[in-house]
Amino acid sequence: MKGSNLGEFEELVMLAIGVLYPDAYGVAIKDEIIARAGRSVTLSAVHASLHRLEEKGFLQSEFGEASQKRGGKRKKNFYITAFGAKTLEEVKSLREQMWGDIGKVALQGN
Amino acid sequence: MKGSNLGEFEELVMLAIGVLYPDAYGVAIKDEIIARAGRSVTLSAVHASLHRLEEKGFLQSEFGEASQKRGGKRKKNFYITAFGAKTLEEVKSLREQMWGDIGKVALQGN
DNA sequence: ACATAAAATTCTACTTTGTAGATAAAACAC
DNA sequence: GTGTTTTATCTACAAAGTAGAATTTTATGT
Repeated sequence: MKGSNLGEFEELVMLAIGVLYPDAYGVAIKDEIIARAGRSVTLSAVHASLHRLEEKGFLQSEFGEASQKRGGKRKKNFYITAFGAKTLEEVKSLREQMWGDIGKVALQGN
Repeated sequence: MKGSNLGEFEELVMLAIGVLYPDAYGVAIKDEIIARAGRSVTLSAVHASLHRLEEKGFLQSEFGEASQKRGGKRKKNFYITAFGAKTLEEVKSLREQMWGDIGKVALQGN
């Protein structure tokens, strides 16, 4: 009974899009996540995620103009929808509340 | 090449354990998440997650004492390990940084 | 124009997480 | 013992995460 939830990586992708706005496309998103999270990410992982996020209505996309660079396909730029922003803020708020209710001792495990 | 990452639901479970410390066991965790996130959660979903989190070293567990004049199996109480706490704080910090770099406009999509 | 290289997206296949429902175990009351 | 309550475990499948290969589109050199 789900498909309305935001996976861990999906959330990272959304945040990267927010940071890169309005120039968020596959490669840039991949590089942004690698730089920020310091973890290896493949382009196909990002694209699979982007596709699912768009299907769920969290994102929207449009092809950009042909660039002045060496060659290559047109970039597909992604934007966060109002629904996506709302969802993103909800999970943020939930975590903040929970963190606020966590005592120091709870994190001192061995 | 992974098994060292924290899934979306897994993170929620960890936070709930932090909040409930030192009385975090299956049922209580399930109820805490339902109350906080307002989403339906089954006990088996929580236990599957707990099991995986323990395997990954994020959690530790021990069976509680019996005889609280109650009935039922002994509770299995979960605690966050130092490694788990570190991981939890890392993802928190990463998201905070990204949120800090997101412009207002980026979230005003249609 | 044609061949080649570059930049990007899409496809295919597999692993790990997420989810639900059914089953089993342990403690209590009688 | 039998039955009831509370909890954990098992089985099976769907969704999200991941990697590598293949494909498409655009630009440049000749």
